[in-house]
Amino acid sequence: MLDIKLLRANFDEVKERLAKRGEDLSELDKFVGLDEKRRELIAKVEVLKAERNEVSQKVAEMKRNKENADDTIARMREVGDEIKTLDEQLHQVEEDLNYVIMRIPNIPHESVPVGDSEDDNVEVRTWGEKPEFAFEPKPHWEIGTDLNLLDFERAAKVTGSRFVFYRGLGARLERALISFMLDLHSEEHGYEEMLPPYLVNRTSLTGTGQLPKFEEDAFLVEEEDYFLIPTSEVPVTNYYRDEILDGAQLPVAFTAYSTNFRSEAGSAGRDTRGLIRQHQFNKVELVRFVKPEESYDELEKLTGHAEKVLRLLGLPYRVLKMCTADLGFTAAKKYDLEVWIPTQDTYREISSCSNFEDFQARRAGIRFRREQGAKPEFVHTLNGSGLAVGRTVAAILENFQQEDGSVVIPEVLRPYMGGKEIIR
RNA sequence: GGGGAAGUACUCAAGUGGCUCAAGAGGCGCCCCUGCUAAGGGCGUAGGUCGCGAAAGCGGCGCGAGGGUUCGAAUCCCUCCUUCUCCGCCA
Repeated sequence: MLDIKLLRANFDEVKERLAKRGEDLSELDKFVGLDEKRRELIAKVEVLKAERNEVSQKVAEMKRNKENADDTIARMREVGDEIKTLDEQLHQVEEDLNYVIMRIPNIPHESVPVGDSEDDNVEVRTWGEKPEFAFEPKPHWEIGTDLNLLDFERAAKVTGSRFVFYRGLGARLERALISFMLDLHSEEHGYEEMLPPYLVNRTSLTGTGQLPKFEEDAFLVEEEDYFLIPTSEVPVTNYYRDEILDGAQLPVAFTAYSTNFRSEAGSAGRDTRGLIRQHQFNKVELVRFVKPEESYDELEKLTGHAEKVLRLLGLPYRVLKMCTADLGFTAAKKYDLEVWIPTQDTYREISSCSNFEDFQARRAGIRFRREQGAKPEFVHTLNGSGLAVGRTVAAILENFQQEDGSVVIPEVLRPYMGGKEIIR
């Protein structure tokens, strides 16, 4: 959510910056009229309410003095009716205004490249050596199935498409990665580990920006009106919803493992095989609450923390700076980490690291005081995957496969795999 | 799932329709007193948000949330949420 005062004062400039995203902004034009109407109604109704407060005191006094207040009461009855009418109009206008502002995306940061599509994302750096195979490498779903690590067929029977069973060392590998990532971030990078709820309410999803625009992307438990989390960003960021933090505590950093659930509405036919696009997947997330002036340094730091995982695993990757068209609804700036997937001869997204500035904080009411008694300010929130675990498994299977069909386990994972060096 | 009880400011807490547009206490802040400490005394303490305003300031809202009744609601009514508790079920 944008600052309504900023929008009011610099409407044309904000609109121009939003236009770089290439999204439909037709709703935005309603803002000016609704905002004016709202303030007009407030001014009117507040005068009447002030009168009502004052006269009510007078009536109380008259009653105490046993005077007759019938005329005054009759007059105030009319004022009361008028207040009621105006309040109803005001509520309607505020609802309309809210509809508009909750659907306006974040303003791209000035350092974000302007672009029309994902083709305009900018490669910032690459790391690692792509593997050279003296044989025909197999896609990860074949390796996983051949080595009895993954079972897609039975998952389709038990649940449906885009689900998977992990078995044996496959399950162990997933668990090893989760532990490795959590340990790295909590012990080396200074994050506090958190294990959040996997179901959240509507207010939380609105706070982080998934609602109201993207309801069809999430799974809903209708009876309770709870949603399965699409990422632990949602519960972890909303942890401090409607709170005022002590500025001395900032930055606050959490790392959270969770299973994530996505309906993948609109991606039918894409990545239908393998671990890349499942309805249910594991992810270790990084979330930071920071002071506004530090958030862009913090974004670089956080991105580095996610990269560190790939470097320690020895997986080749690149970092992309996302262009205005590919930022997503909530981010002001975003880096994607993409890991090398040999059989697709391309890099695939394995992490997104974003600075939301105060966009989420404003929606979720997350503020801080610089010092005791200071006026509350919105924090800046950031998050990034550190990393998507299923995709990491896919990358490990493909990049470290051997001619005999076995897979070499990255050294850093071996302590988590009972000392095993190879999966065969 | 069923029955009870409760949600008031940083904390505790009084308050059953109008001098409560929230008493009191603790805590916190400032000050006084005391050589220091302890103890004591005085003053302050609703934060936040919205509107108008260049500002000073003025006004609206606020007792879990949202509605309703009323000239007037912390107080009465309805719906919902949360916590505690008893019963039932349960890993």
